[in-house]
Amino acid sequence: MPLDDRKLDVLRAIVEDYVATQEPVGSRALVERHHLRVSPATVRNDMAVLEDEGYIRQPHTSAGRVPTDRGYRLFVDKLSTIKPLSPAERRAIERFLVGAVDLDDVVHRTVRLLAQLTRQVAVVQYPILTRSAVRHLELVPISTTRLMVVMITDTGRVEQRLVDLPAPVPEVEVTELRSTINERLVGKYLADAPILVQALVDDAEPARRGTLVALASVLLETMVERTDERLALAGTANLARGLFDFQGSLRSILEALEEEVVLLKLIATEPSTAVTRVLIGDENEIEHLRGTSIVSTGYGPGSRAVGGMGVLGPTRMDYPATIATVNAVARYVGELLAQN
Amino acid sequence: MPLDDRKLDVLRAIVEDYVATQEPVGSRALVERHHLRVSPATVRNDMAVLEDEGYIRQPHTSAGRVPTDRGYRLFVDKLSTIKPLSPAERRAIERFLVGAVDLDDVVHRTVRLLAQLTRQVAVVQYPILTRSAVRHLELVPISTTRLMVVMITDTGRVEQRLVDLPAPVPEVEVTELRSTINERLVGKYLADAPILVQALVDDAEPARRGTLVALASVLLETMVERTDERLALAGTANLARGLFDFQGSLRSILEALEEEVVLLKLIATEPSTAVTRVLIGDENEIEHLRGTSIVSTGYGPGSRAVGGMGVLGPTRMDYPATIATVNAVARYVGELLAQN
DNA sequence: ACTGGCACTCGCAATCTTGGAGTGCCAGCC
DNA sequence: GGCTGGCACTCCAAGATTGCGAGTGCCAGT
Repeated sequence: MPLDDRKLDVLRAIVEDYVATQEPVGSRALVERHHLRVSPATVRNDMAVLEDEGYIRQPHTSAGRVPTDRGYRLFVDKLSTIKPLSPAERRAIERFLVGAVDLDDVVHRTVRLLAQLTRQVAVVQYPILTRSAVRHLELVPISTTRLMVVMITDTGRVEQRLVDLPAPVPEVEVTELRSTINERLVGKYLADAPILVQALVDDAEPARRGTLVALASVLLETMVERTDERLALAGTANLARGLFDFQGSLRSILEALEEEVVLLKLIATEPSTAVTRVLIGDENEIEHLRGTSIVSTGYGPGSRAVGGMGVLGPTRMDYPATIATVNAVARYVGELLAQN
Repeated sequence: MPLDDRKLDVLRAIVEDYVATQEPVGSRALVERHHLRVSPATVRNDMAVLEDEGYIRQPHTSAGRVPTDRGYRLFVDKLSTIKPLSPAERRAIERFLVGAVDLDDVVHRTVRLLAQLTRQVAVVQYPILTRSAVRHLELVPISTTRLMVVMITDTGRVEQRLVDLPAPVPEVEVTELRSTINERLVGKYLADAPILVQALVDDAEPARRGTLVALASVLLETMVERTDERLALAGTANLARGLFDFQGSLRSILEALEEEVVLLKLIATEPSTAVTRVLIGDENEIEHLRGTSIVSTGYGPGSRAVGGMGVLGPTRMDYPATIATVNAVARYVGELLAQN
């Protein structure tokens, strides 16, 4: 049965009040605070329907109503509009991120900013290597049979590896190699690296084949084989604020937060889109994080997402505000990355 | 008044029991569990003295006794012997650290290991740059007026910076510079860098002065000006275990843990010594960490400490075991760093 | 110097009581 | 048919009360 407008209004009111007060909301209070033009009794009837449909529930008989995961879902999808950021918040974002010196700094500042603005746990993934592009590649002769490869990406990451060469290579040749490689790879996405590097090997003069094969394997390792993407975390102290509902699960939440792999899965994004996603309560599949909600999005220069970021909090969070904040911060960081 | 042997025995027994049970310990239980050859009444008299002297206290009249910070201090300094590690623990340490691929990996594994073994919050500081030695310095011409400086330290850290040169420098000259610099700096501690780099500039031929000055400033920046030492954290979930006594302060503890600067102060070590330190309760000066104890030590190749590591837990922790574990892990990591 | 005994203290947990908020339902009203 | 006021009912939360037991301090006796 479709819910009429008033029932939706009631649901919205319940979500808003519950998020604000953290207490089950009753029919009388609802009518008073939101100027619904009906009596508490009417609201009660609507509530009964909403409960039948699974959008709200009673913690116990004769208590007020509380939204269910399903209720929050409907609220987020249909009933809420994203809350615009206050000027103070905009200023905070700028002030916080201006002056970051390197990638590490950007990520750290971002995650702290996010935690502070949302008053929740924030997670920021470092830019994924395979979605970055090569800005510069450097070959450094350490000895005649050892090279150091240094790669700088457009997101500011720097990676280096040592290569053991099968035979000595004169320095002139290294210089040539350097420019060849740079010609071929600079500006290219690392996701395309395997093909490009293979082509490099295939096109090489036979005499240089050996050197290039050694180099290629290390290049690939540098560019794609790194699966352990890192992330930064902040605001765990905020978990202890709403101590009331987390209670015993606080421990397992903290445990889950230390499992980087788990977290990565949650905030991972598709490369192309930068859509904001909201996982509510049991929608997320991590056992220990049941009962928490996650708002996450991608960020990167332009519309390309090179990493994810998000916040984690109780299901009864202020979704409109949180979504707005996460979006704003992600957009701002994206611009920052595009600039330099 | 000096405490006689039996009173010290009583104090030791109280500490051990309280650490084990987390409950105030009474005179009867004490006599039963530790085969003290006296009656409960006698123990009570001893307890009264210990309480007068401030080593133990009663949470409330007619409850058992609990050690005070002062009591723990005496226990740690005089009454306990460091508990030898179990073979299982030794094996765990080796298994955990073997196979670490780079410095980042070593630090991460170490901190998790420490958290797991002690079941407390673990902190590991990355090797301090100024206490490392130069293993290799590389100059890479990016263009005729730009160089990339790459430095590798003996602790495995890699740092790189770009230098803008005042005038074009031919590649031959770069090669010469590279060997000169390496001759002068390889094997030297970064703490000595300022003097050595200055000497380098002073000794240079006037024609090269400009280049060297530019280079020197960047070198110094790379070598010493980085004050923001990083650290890794693990085991915060363990805080939620003993929920009982942390209670309201959990939040502020988590907050303090996110303040890296604060933590660094706590586990920072003198460069030369690698003494294990124990801070008990209010002995530590961080407001929010009152009521927690910290066991920390330095680690590094040989007897030189390049960084600190430690664990943080409730004042009623198992000091002998914790101290032993922290020491063992630090020693092992030191060996690991010395090897490669 | 140590011990057994005894009166006393006091926190804790269990039980009970009470007040109030909120519901569901019904009969009446528009 | 949808809305409303009224009413009986439910049940949690917060206080008050109580009994129990662990533990103490002290004293007299060995």
